[in-house]
Amino acid sequence: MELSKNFGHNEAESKWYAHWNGAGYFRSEPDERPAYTIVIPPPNVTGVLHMGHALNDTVQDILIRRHKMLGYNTCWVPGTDHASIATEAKVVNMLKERGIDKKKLPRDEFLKYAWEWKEKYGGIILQQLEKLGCALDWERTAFTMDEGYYAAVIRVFNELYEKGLIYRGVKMINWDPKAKTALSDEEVIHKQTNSKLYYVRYKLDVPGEEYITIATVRPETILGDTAVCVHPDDPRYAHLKGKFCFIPLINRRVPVIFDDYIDLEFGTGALKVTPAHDINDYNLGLKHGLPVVDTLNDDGTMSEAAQLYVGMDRFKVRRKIVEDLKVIGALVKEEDYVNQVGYSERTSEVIEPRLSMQWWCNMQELSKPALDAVENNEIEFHPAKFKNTYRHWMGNIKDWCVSRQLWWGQRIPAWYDTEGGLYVALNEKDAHEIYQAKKPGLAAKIPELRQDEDVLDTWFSSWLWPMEVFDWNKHPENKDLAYYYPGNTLVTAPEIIFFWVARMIMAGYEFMGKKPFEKVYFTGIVRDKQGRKMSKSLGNSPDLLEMIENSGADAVRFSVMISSPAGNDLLWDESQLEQGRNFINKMWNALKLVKGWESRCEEGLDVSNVKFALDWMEARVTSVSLELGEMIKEFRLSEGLKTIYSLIWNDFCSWYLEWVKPGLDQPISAHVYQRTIAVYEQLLQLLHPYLPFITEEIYHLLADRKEGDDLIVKQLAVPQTPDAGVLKYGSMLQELITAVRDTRNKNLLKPKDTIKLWIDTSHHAFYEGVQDILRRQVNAENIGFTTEARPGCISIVVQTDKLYIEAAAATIDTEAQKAQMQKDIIYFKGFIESLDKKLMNEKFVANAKPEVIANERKKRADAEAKIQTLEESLSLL
RNA sequence: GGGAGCAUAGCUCAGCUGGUUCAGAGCAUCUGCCUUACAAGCAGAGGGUCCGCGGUUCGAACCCGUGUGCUCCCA
Repeated sequence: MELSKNFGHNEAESKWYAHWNGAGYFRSEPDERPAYTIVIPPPNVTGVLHMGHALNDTVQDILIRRHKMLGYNTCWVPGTDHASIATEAKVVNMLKERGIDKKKLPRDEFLKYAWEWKEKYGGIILQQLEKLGCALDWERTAFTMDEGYYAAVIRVFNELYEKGLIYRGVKMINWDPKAKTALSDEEVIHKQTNSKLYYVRYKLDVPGEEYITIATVRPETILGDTAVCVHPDDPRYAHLKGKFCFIPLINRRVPVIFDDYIDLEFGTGALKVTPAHDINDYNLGLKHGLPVVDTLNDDGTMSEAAQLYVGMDRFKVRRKIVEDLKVIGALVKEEDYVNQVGYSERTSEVIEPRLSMQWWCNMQELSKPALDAVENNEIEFHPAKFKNTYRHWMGNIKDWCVSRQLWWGQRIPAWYDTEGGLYVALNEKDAHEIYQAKKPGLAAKIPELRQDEDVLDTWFSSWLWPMEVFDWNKHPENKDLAYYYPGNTLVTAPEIIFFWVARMIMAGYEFMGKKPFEKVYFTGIVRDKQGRKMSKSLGNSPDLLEMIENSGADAVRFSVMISSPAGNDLLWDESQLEQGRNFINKMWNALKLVKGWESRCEEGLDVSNVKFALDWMEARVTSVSLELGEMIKEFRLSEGLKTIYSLIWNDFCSWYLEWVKPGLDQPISAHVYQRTIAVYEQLLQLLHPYLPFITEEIYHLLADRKEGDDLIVKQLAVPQTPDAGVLKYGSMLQELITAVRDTRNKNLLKPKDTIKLWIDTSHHAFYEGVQDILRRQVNAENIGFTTEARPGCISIVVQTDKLYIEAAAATIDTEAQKAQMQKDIIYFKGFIESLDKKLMNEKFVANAKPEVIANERKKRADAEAKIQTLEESLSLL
């Protein structure tokens, strides 16, 4: 069969993915094998997969495929997240483009559009995972708004409500005026922003013209001020005790209050207090009994309570009020000021702190077992440094605002009667029953109940993901849940450690009584080569699908994995994609070479000349298998890939294949051919989790395979202990070859110029075994042994062997050789001196471990032998 | 303001419980090669006050302190 020049990734990818899927390799059902479970962090149905997903999902796929080959029953559950606020925003936009106003739609109608959106974009995302090669069990595909899932969320709400952990109350929340919903603290991103600090004077209610000056970056909130606060120890304002001042423009009379919360250094030391629009001011207000004037509407425009600028946007008002203050002479000055401003994670809108009636979840009790579990490593964090972050957050946990003023999501299962009575239940029917039992009189007159309009925070559903994907709610005793839960490893980004990871752990202990997973592996963030986070707005994020189309999924996987040190951010660069492509090409060419030998196989040929190569290569594969196993266990996946990369490129292609390669048109021993194929298979097997497509393709091209003999399910052999002696001699052989080649280069020998090589050594047996390999690798026409110097030869020393290179074409520079040897002798003498200093130091001999001392002695002996050899060679020149 | 982490070759990073065969890898660079799979390649080479300073130790890239610079999280 004729092999194409290059690997055709597009064709191979669709072929193998369909084959694996069709053969049921992705499907998992409980059986007697140990389970290895991963639940995918469900991507939002809002968009397309990006580089972050490529990294995250490749890592999971590597773990899944590797464990498949280790005999586990692997189950990787796919799915998507309804992403309440983000999706609703997208749908609202889409409707707007179609000329439809959300406000004019009834709830049901809107949800129909949202579901349409979900079907379309959710589907696209799942296809992208397929393109990447992900070995997901598609029959288990879940969605956080599936009917069963929905019911689970409602049940959880009810249970926590009954326990008193969920309650309704008015508190300061983060308001997103664009999405018109409350957000949790975690959904607010604080960014350094260039602002202005305005100094405004308030007239004091005292005889004469006296003012107090405050500083603010949000002058529009002045209209909601209900006090001015100063520090009790501030001599500047001590005389104002019990006094009042007037809010400019509206002349509201407000008290001057005293509180040691005030920072004397900041601004003028006087703070305007706006209890409705700042959390700290709100607390001050509570303490001092101040009224609350809410000057904002839900869309960020000024409310009636503001008295001025009613209906105008808050940022327009900010500009306008500054002008107006200037006009009345109240603006003292303005200066540039850099401060932290909160933005909505989803809509990028500036957040307004606002008092609002919301539903809350008390986290105190829930957090305890979750904190302990990570603290005592019942759940392992990799890298462990994230335990600190986790501990810090869990230790200072606040109540979670779980309600959102949206439609897309699980609607809060709370119903109200006309008197404001509240009934939390699993469904409307149950709510009615409670209502009737509690207030039979009213229920008889006005039976209607009104359901809460709001939905739950998305994370209030996704925290159930590890259990609910296995149908916990409906069938808590089911076989799947018992078998797959808890999962083995959660792979996610550190960004959502609070949003999601912490809450899943809490939910796991609370509702299942068990942890949701054994380990959490936090991947880094994908950045561009300048270290900037990849984002749509910067335009520095490459199109994943286009990349897969052009370079192949394997190359993409290679590029994200090769530069991804465990737990650190990775700087992704186009050149890594190229490196991956080159590597794939290298393997393809090795395949072409090896397959080219198939027709030249002969039985019964003498293999003594290449036996060493075979033994060595097999020992290398064994040795690397062991290393790789450790690396993957420790999530050092990038290092693992580098290790196999080097094993394939250097050991296999550059050394081994050259060592066993037959001469032009020469036959090859069938035995050598078979063992070479077997070695190549093992290499493919080690690499397969990283690059599934090229490896499966080559595996099938290397030999005819029976049905069901596919690399993806081929079980890894338990590696034996490699032969250390063979490995050592392999390095020795490489060192010899490199030394002779280097000498050839330095003496300007052309690759085609042949040489004769004479060796003065005590390792005869070794040299005899590798003689033929050595001869071919350095283009020598003859290799002989000698015990004395060869006149007219270039002399070099490798370890403690002396080599003489006889080359007709070379001009021999004896002085250069002498200089090199003298340099080496000086180096080793210095080395011995430092060793002696150490060995003669009584404290060293007394304190160091015996094996360390023995090692130092050995180093000394080796160096001495080396010097002796060098000196002998030198004297012979 | 509170906390975490990082600083090793031009770039990205290894370097586990301190012991000069630990100063390493890959990429990039330079030199020579179209050698019977591969120029998307082959062969070879060069390159580093291990951020500065101080300390502990027989011995420090590794431990401690301190300074500087950077990153992230929280408020």
